[in-house]
Amino acid sequence: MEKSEMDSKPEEASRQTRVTILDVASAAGVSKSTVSRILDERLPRSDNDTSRRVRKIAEDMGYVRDVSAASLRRGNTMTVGVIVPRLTDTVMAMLYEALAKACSKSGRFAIVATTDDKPKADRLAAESLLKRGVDGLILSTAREDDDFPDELAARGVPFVLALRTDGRSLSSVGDDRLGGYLATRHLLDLGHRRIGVIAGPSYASSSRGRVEGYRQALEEAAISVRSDCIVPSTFGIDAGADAALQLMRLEDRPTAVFAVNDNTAIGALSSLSRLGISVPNDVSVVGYNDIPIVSHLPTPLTTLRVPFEQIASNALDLLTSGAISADDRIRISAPTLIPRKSSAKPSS
Amino acid sequence: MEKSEMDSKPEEASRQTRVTILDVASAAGVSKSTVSRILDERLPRSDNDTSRRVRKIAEDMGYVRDVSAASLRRGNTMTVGVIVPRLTDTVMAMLYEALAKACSKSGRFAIVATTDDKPKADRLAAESLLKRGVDGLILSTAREDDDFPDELAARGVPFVLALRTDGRSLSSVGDDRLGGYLATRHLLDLGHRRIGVIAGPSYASSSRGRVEGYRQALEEAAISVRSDCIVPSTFGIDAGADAALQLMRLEDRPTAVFAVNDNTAIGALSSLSRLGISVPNDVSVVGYNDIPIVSHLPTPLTTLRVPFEQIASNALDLLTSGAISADDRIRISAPTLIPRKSSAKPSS
DNA sequence: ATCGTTAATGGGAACGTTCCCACTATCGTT
DNA sequence: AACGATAGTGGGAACGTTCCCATTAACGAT
Repeated sequence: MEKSEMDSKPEEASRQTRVTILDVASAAGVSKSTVSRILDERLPRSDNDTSRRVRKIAEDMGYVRDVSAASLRRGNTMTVGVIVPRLTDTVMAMLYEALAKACSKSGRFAIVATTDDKPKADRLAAESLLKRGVDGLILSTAREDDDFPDELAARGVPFVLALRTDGRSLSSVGDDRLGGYLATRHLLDLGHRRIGVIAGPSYASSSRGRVEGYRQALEEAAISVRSDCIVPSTFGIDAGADAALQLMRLEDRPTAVFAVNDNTAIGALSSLSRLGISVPNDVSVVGYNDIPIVSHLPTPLTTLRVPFEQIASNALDLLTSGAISADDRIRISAPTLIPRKSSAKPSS
Repeated sequence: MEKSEMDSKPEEASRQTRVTILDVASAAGVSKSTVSRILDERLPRSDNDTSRRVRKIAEDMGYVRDVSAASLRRGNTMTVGVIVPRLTDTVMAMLYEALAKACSKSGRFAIVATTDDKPKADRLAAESLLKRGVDGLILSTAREDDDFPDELAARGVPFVLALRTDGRSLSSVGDDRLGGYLATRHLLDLGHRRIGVIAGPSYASSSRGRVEGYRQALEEAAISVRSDCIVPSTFGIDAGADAALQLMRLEDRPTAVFAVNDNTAIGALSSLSRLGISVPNDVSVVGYNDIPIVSHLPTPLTTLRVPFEQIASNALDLLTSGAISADDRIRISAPTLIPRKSSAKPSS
């Protein structure tokens, strides 16, 4: 995008030269230093006579700070890079929107790059964001076996993990264990005794935590955990559909299914419907994340609502200020169970 | 985010000073000008002896161009601002991902801001992006009655409308009329004669176009257009559910429903299911956009696939190079009908 | 009246890059 | 052999801002 090409609109070719801090200074009869100080949003806002006047004049002249120049001099860009697998995954879109909102509260801007869930693509995404001069990274792509966070730490790049953690790096996550517990407990309280899990991938701390919560709830209820009731999957709809099929093929098939996320729950609903199994009459289903669509399904989905705003603001806070103490390195936000039509008492 | 705070990680406090073009120059024994030219990605890549050597040295030293400095000097940031209502709308996420991909092909970066669909929020979003120094804007928030595009044009801000157009500004859109025609024609060919439309909002050119295509197909088939079969709505799931209820309450109720987008189609499916109306046995449904989820619904949805990649690259091309001719100001990309289980012959 | 303290101001250097310009070397042409 | 054209090189200015530092003004305390 050549400047010459982009500026060569026929209409309004007048505004060739931007208004700089020097223009404001000379118009106000003060020095550029004074204007710079007055307009510096980081300093406490002074209410001098001159301050007000200069601000007014800058406003009237249509002055806007050149971020490139400011960044060059200040040494930071007030920009945070966010890496997510994909934005078409509504969960990730929700996380990003929450991060963007939290950033704007502190005068920063969140820019995003996607990895398409390819294992090594997070490195490329990080590289492109760092080239863009971001001050720090927020990653939602952490994998169990991956040492990318360590590489980043070794390079001195500030970063925080979100939604998923590696257990070591600064992280802001949901309480997946609690969520899994609440989901399972909800089904147990309804009277279910055989509960299947669509377990998600083992490389993600989120799905592992949710399954742990499931185990805990069962053990607490003195129900033995059947390993054939725990079906691994991805986070995708297809995998959820497959896993549900597998669960329904079991002898003593489950009367309820806890899916590790809403996508797999949607897949499960699809499979159950195709099998002629009614939800919730024959089988109850619980999802996770409360993405907007699930409350509008033919059978509205019982699910866990994740406090993305809180997770986002914690992530940003950790990025900026770091951990207060050793056990503050991983901040955990509690989810809420949202009971809807997809879960009910077992029919028997 | 103070630099001092972000850099004050205990680990690896060594890399205090970044490697600049001067370091590379002195290491290679050439001048900074030479290095600058050799590393300038816009110039044709020279294959001199020195070029190769300098590139190697830069690589080895871990040199990365400071974008702030480059932007300051070059006068552009190689950054494109994208404004969408929200990213949790999968359609918008798909558009953004396509734009981001197209940007990266030309060495640019797409940064996004959302409006939450509030009428005037696009101005705020644009302002925040322009403050961030974007070279141009891509808007998917155009409304019939809105004069924001004109304001931008008056200010000399380069911009292109995507997915929706105002009919005047540079735009890259799908062929909504054709899409509406194909959807309706598909239902007609199956034998349907009473076809309802969930028409979307009238302020969006996309939904208006799709309804026009619907009318055209009916007229072509010599079927009179019943105004009670055209139910306005928003783009949301709820509105689709309501509209479907309204259609099903009609005397001579439709045997098929064309929804202006997949969201409203999903809402319609939900309502129909709740009414005990079977899809496609009793009523056929066609959506629009082919968002990933709809192929995985219990009844996979017949819908129109929109070529987002093409729309994105056209938008970027228009932004960069402008229109070639007067009738090139609005570029139109054709959608494709994807027949699935939700549409079939009428039962009668 | 003098002094030290605080607050506000302006001049100039710096951030890292690109671009203009002048200069040299090389080459093919007359 | 002389010439102009072409390609590559380096020095310095410029982009717009922030920050350091020196200077001045204001003020209360001695």
